[in-house]
Amino acid sequence: MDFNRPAPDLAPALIGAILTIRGCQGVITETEAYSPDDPAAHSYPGPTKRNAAIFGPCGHAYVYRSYGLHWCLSVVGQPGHAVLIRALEPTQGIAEMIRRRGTDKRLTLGPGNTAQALGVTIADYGHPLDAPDFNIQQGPEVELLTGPRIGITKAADWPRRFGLKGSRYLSKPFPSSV
DNA sequence: TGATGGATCGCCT
DNA sequence: GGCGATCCATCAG
Repeated sequence: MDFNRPAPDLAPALIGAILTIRGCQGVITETEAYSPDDPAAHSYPGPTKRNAAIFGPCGHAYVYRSYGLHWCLSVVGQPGHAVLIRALEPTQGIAEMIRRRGTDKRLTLGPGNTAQALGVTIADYGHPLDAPDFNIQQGPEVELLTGPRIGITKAADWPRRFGLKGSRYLSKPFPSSV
Protein backbone atom coordinates (compact mmCIF):
# COMPACT_ATOMS: atom_id res chain seq x y z
CA MET A 1 0.00 0.00 0.00
CA ASP A 2 1.42 3.34 -1.06
CA PHE A 3 0.35 5.90 1.51
CA ASN A 4 2.38 8.73 0.02
CA ARG A 5 -0.37 10.41 -1.96
CA PRO A 6 -3.10 13.02 -1.53
CA ALA A 7 -6.09 12.06 0.62
CA PRO A 8 -8.55 12.10 -2.31
CA ASP A 9 -6.41 9.37 -3.94
CA LEU A 10 -5.67 7.44 -0.76
CA ALA A 11 -9.23 7.35 0.59
CA PRO A 12 -10.70 5.26 -2.28
CA ALA A 13 -7.58 3.06 -2.31
CA LEU A 14 -8.20 2.15 1.34
CA ILE A 15 -11.68 0.77 0.61
CA GLY A 16 -11.38 -3.01 0.70
CA ALA A 17 -8.02 -2.87 2.51
CA ILE A 18 -7.39 -5.06 5.56
CA LEU A 19 -6.92 -3.21 8.86
CA THR A 20 -5.29 -5.16 11.68
CA ILE A 21 -5.05 -3.76 15.20
CA ARG A 22 -3.72 -6.04 17.94
CA GLY A 23 -5.51 -9.21 16.86
CA CYS A 24 -8.66 -7.46 15.69
CA GLN A 25 -9.11 -7.29 11.96
CA GLY A 26 -11.59 -5.95 9.45
CA VAL A 27 -12.10 -4.87 5.86
CA ILE A 28 -12.34 -1.11 5.46
CA THR A 29 -15.76 -0.28 4.01
CA GLU A 30 -16.00 3.48 4.42
CA THR A 31 -13.50 6.38 4.45
CA GLU A 32 -13.40 10.14 4.11
CA ALA A 33 -10.63 12.27 2.58
CA TYR A 34 -9.24 15.38 4.28
CA SER A 35 -6.65 17.48 2.48
CA PRO A 36 -4.95 20.71 3.66
CA ASP A 37 -6.99 22.88 1.27
CA ASP A 38 -10.19 21.62 2.92
CA PRO A 39 -11.77 24.01 5.46
CA ALA A 40 -13.13 21.00 7.37
CA ALA A 41 -9.73 19.30 7.71
CA HIS A 42 -7.82 19.38 10.98
CA SER A 43 -4.71 20.18 8.95
CA TYR A 44 -6.33 23.24 7.35
CA PRO A 45 -4.94 25.81 9.86
CA GLY A 46 -1.43 24.38 9.44
CA PRO A 47 0.63 22.26 11.85
CA THR A 48 -0.30 22.44 15.54
CA LYS A 49 0.44 20.24 18.52
CA ARG A 50 -2.83 18.37 18.07
CA ASN A 51 -2.53 17.62 14.36
CA ALA A 52 1.25 17.16 14.19
CA ALA A 53 0.90 13.55 13.03
CA ILE A 54 -0.87 14.64 9.84
CA PHE A 55 2.30 16.48 8.85
CA GLY A 56 4.49 13.55 9.88
CA PRO A 57 5.44 10.39 7.95
CA CYS A 58 2.77 8.82 5.75
CA GLY A 59 1.18 5.53 6.77
CA HIS A 60 1.00 6.56 10.41
CA ALA A 61 -2.09 6.79 12.60
CA TYR A 62 -3.67 10.15 13.40
CA VAL A 63 -5.96 9.85 16.43
CA TYR A 64 -8.12 12.66 17.80
CA ARG A 65 -11.02 13.11 20.18
CA SER A 66 -14.38 14.01 18.70
CA TYR A 67 -17.03 15.93 20.60
CA GLY A 68 -15.07 15.30 23.79
CA LEU A 69 -16.30 11.70 23.87
CA HIS A 70 -15.09 9.54 21.02
CA TRP A 71 -11.75 8.57 19.56
CA CYS A 72 -11.43 8.63 15.79
CA LEU A 73 -8.74 6.97 13.68
CA SER A 74 -7.26 8.46 10.52
CA VAL A 75 -4.43 7.35 8.26
CA VAL A 76 -1.81 9.90 7.22
CA GLY A 77 -1.03 10.30 3.53
CA GLN A 78 1.13 13.04 2.03
CA PRO A 79 2.01 15.77 4.52
CA GLY A 80 -1.21 17.53 5.54
CA HIS A 81 -3.41 14.77 4.11
CA ALA A 82 -5.43 12.31 6.21
CA VAL A 83 -8.10 9.70 5.59
CA LEU A 84 -10.71 9.05 8.27
CA ILE A 85 -11.70 5.41 8.79
CA ARG A 86 -15.50 5.54 9.12
CA ALA A 87 -16.52 1.87 9.06
CA LEU A 88 -15.25 -1.71 8.85
CA GLU A 89 -16.52 -5.18 8.11
CA PRO A 90 -15.17 -7.11 11.13
CA THR A 91 -13.38 -10.37 10.29
CA GLN A 92 -11.28 -11.28 13.34
CA GLY A 93 -11.38 -10.55 17.06
CA ILE A 94 -15.10 -9.88 16.92
CA ALA A 95 -15.69 -11.09 20.49
CA GLU A 96 -13.02 -8.64 21.64
CA MET A 97 -14.70 -5.80 19.76
CA ILE A 98 -18.11 -6.60 21.26
CA ARG A 99 -16.55 -6.69 24.72
CA ARG A 100 -14.96 -3.25 24.23
CA ARG A 101 -18.13 -1.79 22.71
CA GLY A 102 -20.47 -3.40 25.24
CA THR A 103 -22.88 -4.29 22.44
CA ASP A 104 -22.93 -5.96 19.05
CA LYS A 105 -25.03 -3.17 17.57
CA ARG A 106 -23.25 -0.90 15.10
CA LEU A 107 -20.07 -2.65 16.14
CA THR A 108 -17.78 -0.87 13.66
CA LEU A 109 -20.12 1.62 11.98
CA GLY A 110 -19.03 5.23 12.34
CA PRO A 111 -15.55 6.50 13.19
CA GLY A 112 -16.09 6.66 16.95
CA ASN A 113 -17.47 3.13 17.16
CA THR A 114 -14.76 1.76 14.90
CA ALA A 115 -11.95 3.20 17.03
CA GLN A 116 -13.60 1.95 20.20
CA ALA A 117 -14.08 -1.58 18.83
CA LEU A 118 -10.43 -1.71 17.80
CA GLY A 119 -9.27 -0.32 21.14
CA VAL A 120 -7.62 2.66 19.43
CA THR A 121 -6.96 5.67 21.67
CA ILE A 122 -4.61 8.62 21.90
CA ALA A 123 -2.01 6.06 23.05
CA ASP A 124 -1.79 5.01 19.39
CA TYR A 125 -1.23 8.58 18.16
CA GLY A 126 1.43 8.72 15.45
CA HIS A 127 2.11 4.98 15.43
CA PRO A 128 3.22 3.55 12.07
CA LEU A 129 0.76 1.15 10.49
CA ASP A 130 3.44 -1.26 9.30
CA ALA A 131 3.80 -3.51 12.37
CA PRO A 132 2.50 -7.12 12.41
CA ASP A 133 -0.19 -6.24 14.93
CA PHE A 134 -0.86 -2.69 13.74
CA ASN A 135 -1.11 -2.36 9.98
CA ILE A 136 -3.06 -1.93 6.77
CA GLN A 137 -2.72 -4.28 3.80
CA GLN A 138 -3.86 -3.69 0.28
CA GLY A 139 -7.13 -5.51 -0.46
CA PRO A 140 -8.63 -6.74 -3.73
CA GLU A 141 -9.99 -4.39 -6.36
CA VAL A 142 -13.50 -3.37 -5.36
CA GLU A 143 -16.33 -1.27 -6.70
CA LEU A 144 -16.67 2.09 -4.99
CA LEU A 145 -19.41 4.43 -3.93
CA THR A 146 -18.82 8.18 -3.66
CA GLY A 147 -20.84 10.74 -1.78
CA PRO A 148 -20.83 13.90 0.31
CA ARG A 149 -19.28 13.76 3.76
CA ILE A 150 -21.08 13.33 7.04
CA GLY A 151 -21.26 15.13 10.35
CA ILE A 152 -19.31 18.26 9.48
CA THR A 153 -20.37 21.81 8.78
CA LYS A 154 -17.66 23.12 6.44
CA ALA A 155 -17.49 21.94 2.84
CA ALA A 156 -19.62 18.93 3.81
CA ASP A 157 -20.87 18.61 0.26
CA TRP A 158 -17.45 17.83 -1.20
CA PRO A 159 -17.68 14.32 -2.71
CA ARG A 160 -14.94 12.90 -0.51
CA ARG A 161 -16.71 10.05 1.24
CA PHE A 162 -16.02 6.63 -0.22
CA GLY A 163 -17.70 3.29 0.43
CA LEU A 164 -17.52 -0.35 -0.55
CA LYS A 165 -20.30 -0.97 -3.05
CA GLY A 166 -22.88 -3.49 -1.85
CA SER A 167 -21.49 -3.68 1.69
CA ARG A 168 -23.95 -3.68 4.56
CA TYR A 169 -21.19 -2.35 6.82
CA LEU A 170 -21.73 1.34 6.08
CA SER A 171 -22.48 3.95 8.73
CA LYS A 172 -25.15 5.47 6.48
CA PRO A 173 -26.40 4.69 2.98
CA PHE A 174 -24.85 6.50 0.05
CA PRO A 175 -27.14 8.82 -1.89
CA SER A 176 -25.69 7.63 -5.18
CA SER A 177 -25.76 3.89 -4.39
CA VAL A 178 -27.79 2.85 -7.40
C1' DT B 1 -6.87 33.23 31.38
C1' DG B 2 -11.56 32.21 29.83
C1' DA B 3 -14.87 30.87 26.42
C1' DT B 4 -16.04 28.25 22.45
C1' DG B 5 -17.22 24.52 19.37
C1' DG B 6 -16.20 20.10 16.95
C1' DA B 7 -14.39 14.65 11.04
C1' DT B 8 -20.19 11.67 16.98
C1' DC B 9 -23.22 8.40 19.32
C1' DG B 10 -27.07 6.66 21.87
C1' DC B 11 -31.23 7.20 24.02
C1' DC B 12 -35.44 9.63 24.07
C1' DT B 13 -40.16 10.47 21.80
C1' DG C 1 -36.10 12.39 14.00
C1' DG C 2 -34.13 15.33 17.68
C1' DC C 3 -31.22 16.49 21.50
C1' DG C 4 -27.78 15.98 25.36
C1' DA C 5 -23.20 14.20 26.88
C1' DT C 6 -18.28 15.85 27.66
C1' DC C 7 -13.00 17.51 26.90
C1' DC C 8 -9.21 19.80 24.89
C1' DA C 9 -7.00 22.72 21.25
C1' DT C 10 -7.72 26.95 19.53
C1' DC C 11 -8.97 31.80 19.48
C1' DA C 12 -10.09 36.24 21.59
C1' DG C 13 -9.32 39.70 25.15
